[in-house]
Amino acid sequence: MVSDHSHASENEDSPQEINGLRMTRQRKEVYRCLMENRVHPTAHDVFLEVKDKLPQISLATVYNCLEALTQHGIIRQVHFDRESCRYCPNLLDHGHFHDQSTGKIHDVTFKPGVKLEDVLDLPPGTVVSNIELTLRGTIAG
Amino acid sequence: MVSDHSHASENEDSPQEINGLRMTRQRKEVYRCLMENRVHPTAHDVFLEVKDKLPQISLATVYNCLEALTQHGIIRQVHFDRESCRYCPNLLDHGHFHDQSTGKIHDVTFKPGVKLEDVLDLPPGTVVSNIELTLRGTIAG
DNA sequence: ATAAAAATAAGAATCATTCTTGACTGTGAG
DNA sequence: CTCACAGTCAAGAATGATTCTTATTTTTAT
Repeated sequence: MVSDHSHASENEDSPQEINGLRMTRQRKEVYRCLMENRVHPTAHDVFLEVKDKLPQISLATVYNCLEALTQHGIIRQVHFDRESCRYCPNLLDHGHFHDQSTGKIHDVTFKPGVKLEDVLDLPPGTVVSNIELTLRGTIAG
Repeated sequence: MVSDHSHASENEDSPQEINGLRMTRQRKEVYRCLMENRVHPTAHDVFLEVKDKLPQISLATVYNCLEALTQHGIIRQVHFDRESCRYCPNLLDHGHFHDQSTGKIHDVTFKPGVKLEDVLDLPPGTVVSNIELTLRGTIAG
């Protein structure tokens, strides 16, 4: 076992805080799950995976962690109709494409130089704080 | 009372069928509600309004009607996060802007000549069957 | 008119998500 | 070091939109 005499963290290689949010063990694992797999999991998916590391974590805690991470701008929710929310750690401007033959969800970026608001006819004075773009279809193989 | 000797409909001025969907009294009222108000109501909103005309209609029937109309390409669902679905009879390509100060939802069209798929970086072979674009924000007064 | 098919009403069931409550953990003051 | 406080967490109950089930009613075809 490692020594336990330090007043600092148990593990110096992960940050204690991100965007002002204390990174507890649970939040770290939830965030790591999103960062490492990049499969846009649902809360339940995350729950199943994180349980390997933290066997007694509860689904409610996973929801709390995802909510906290979202509120602090660390991750984003992704919605397809009214299916379970999915979560995405990619903070760049992008949309999501759901391939209905594989079930996979892919990030979709804009062509270079394109800003979505440039191609939309918005009333003057409109201030857009949030954009969500979701596509469905298939990829011909 | 009117005569009842006709084999045809009780009222000739509305179509009996749209896109192969039989337009029953309930479906007609639900559709009319969407067409006349254009406020992107939820199923419950529609229910409350249609009850004035058909007092004994049930919420489940409103859901059934909305589902049937959607399946037959007569109306579309609109989603904001995981809030209640809203419904829209505008079939042209467009997105939706939710004005957070008024709560109103506005249709958003593309600038002339722009097709959303043209400005996206999609993998070759991608066939998009459905696009949903939802924005949130405010309109400066 | 009759039988078969489609649509409806009413309420129960489902399922993702949120809420509630009590226990736990880490931190700073003394 | 010990205490008290704030922030977290676990577990299960509660919520709310939507879907399902079943029996009844309406429409269509025979």
